[in-house]
Amino acid sequence: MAIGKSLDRKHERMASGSDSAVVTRFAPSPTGFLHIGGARTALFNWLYARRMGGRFLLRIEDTDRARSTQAAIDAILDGMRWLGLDWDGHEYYQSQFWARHAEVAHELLARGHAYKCWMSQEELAAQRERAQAERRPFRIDSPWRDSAGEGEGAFVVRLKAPREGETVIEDKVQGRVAVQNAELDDFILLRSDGTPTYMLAVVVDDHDMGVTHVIRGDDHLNNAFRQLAIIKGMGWPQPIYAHVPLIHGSDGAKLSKRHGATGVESYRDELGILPEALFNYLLRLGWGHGDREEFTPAEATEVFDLDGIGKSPSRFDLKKLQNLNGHYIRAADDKRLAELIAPRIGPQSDVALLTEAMPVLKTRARDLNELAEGAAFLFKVRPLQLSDQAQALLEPSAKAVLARISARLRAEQDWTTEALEANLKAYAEEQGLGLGKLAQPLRAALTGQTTSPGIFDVLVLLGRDESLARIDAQAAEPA
RNA sequence: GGCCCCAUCGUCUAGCGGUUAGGACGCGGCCCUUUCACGGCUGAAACACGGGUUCGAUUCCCGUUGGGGUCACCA
Repeated sequence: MAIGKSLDRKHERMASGSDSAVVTRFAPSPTGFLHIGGARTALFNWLYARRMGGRFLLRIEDTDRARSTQAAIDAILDGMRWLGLDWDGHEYYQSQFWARHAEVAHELLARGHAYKCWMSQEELAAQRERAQAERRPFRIDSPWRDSAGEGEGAFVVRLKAPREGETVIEDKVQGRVAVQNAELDDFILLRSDGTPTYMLAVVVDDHDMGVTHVIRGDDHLNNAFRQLAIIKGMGWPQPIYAHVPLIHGSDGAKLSKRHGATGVESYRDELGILPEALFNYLLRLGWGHGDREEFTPAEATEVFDLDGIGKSPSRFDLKKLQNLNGHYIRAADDKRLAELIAPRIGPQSDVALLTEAMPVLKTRARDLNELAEGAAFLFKVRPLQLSDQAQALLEPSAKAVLARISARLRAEQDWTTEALEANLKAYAEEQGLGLGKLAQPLRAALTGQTTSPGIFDVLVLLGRDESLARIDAQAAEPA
């Protein structure tokens, strides 16, 4: 069956000539940072375009100039670059196409698919109230819809939505979805100040940009029917739709600020997530490919398909993201990780030392914060601040052990993990002690903590002088 | 409320009429072990409910329940 499917797809690809190649787009409105849900939408669009050898475009929907900011635009572009989602060509700005939007509205007017409406806000509100009082669904009923006359003053341009029949969308994710046209209302195309609404603008821009596949959140599914009315009115080709279920928070409601971090940049800056981990996590959230959990961008590009997208909303699970992140940290280059955590440690950090320590540090961290915490012992200054547990560990007999170890280590010529291990194991055996009896006090003295990388690694990383000094600081005075 | 969508372990998912219902995260146990991790092994854990269709339903249809989305001169 998998074979049949992939054959079908291959046919689709071959059947589509170069001028019908796939074009997808991501169209965020710059009113905040790159939302995690938006990032996934962008990811799916990017992946699909790359998979099909098509183009992925970026359009900033900045028509709400009151809420749009340059900072938000920068943050969105920044977030996308960080995730590795590169767009083809320059980014488009919706606000630059106002004239074109208005032109289309007038074309619709000329074709009789739209009309000028002079209804006041008050009249509208009254209609709405009446509908509510009679407990019937409200649908605007403008006297201007079929009037040849002209009103006075400002007017809006409304779509003359069809009232009979039904509109059907063959959605790539949702399947066949049908809505009675009677449910559609005469929504506004051009506001009374002549500016276009979102509903008009998306359709015009998508058409003009040659977008073939509209992949977006399913909160737009209802809009698709309205947009189709415009498309039909203009006689334009219909795009293929794929409405992806939204990402929910752990409580099952649409992801919002109260669920914690929703901006991509906070995963990067605050939670210490690697871009490849977020990429992989987002890909697997709502999309599956058999048993497979891990995908590099290149691998994802090979296998991504629209019918791998699930129809039900999925919940964001930070634990799983962190687990994946730990996986990618272990796989990441040591120097890169050292450079990433150096700023988190502070001015005393040392990238060369961090890089050297990274192999033993990175198996112990799920995010960059934990990685930095784990590395902190390297840069502590004497006298070390001991954690309560470390303090408790260093009781008198432990301090006496430290004193003897200090003397023994001082005589060690070969300061390597192998030699140090052989040395201390031999000592433990002589004394009839478990290695733990030596290692734990040593760890406490060396790091100020009860957990750390292997104790011989710590000794080597810290170096002979610093190690001895830290040990002596905690050792009992020689009797 | 109208309209639309959804429903497999707690979570992300595989499954596309016949399976001991698989994997991953998380959780428990064991192993490894100088601590903490990593790694390996292992255990508990799901087809929302009710009707059909069928020799046979997790799978197809209908309904119920539950969840979600959407109903602006925002996008």
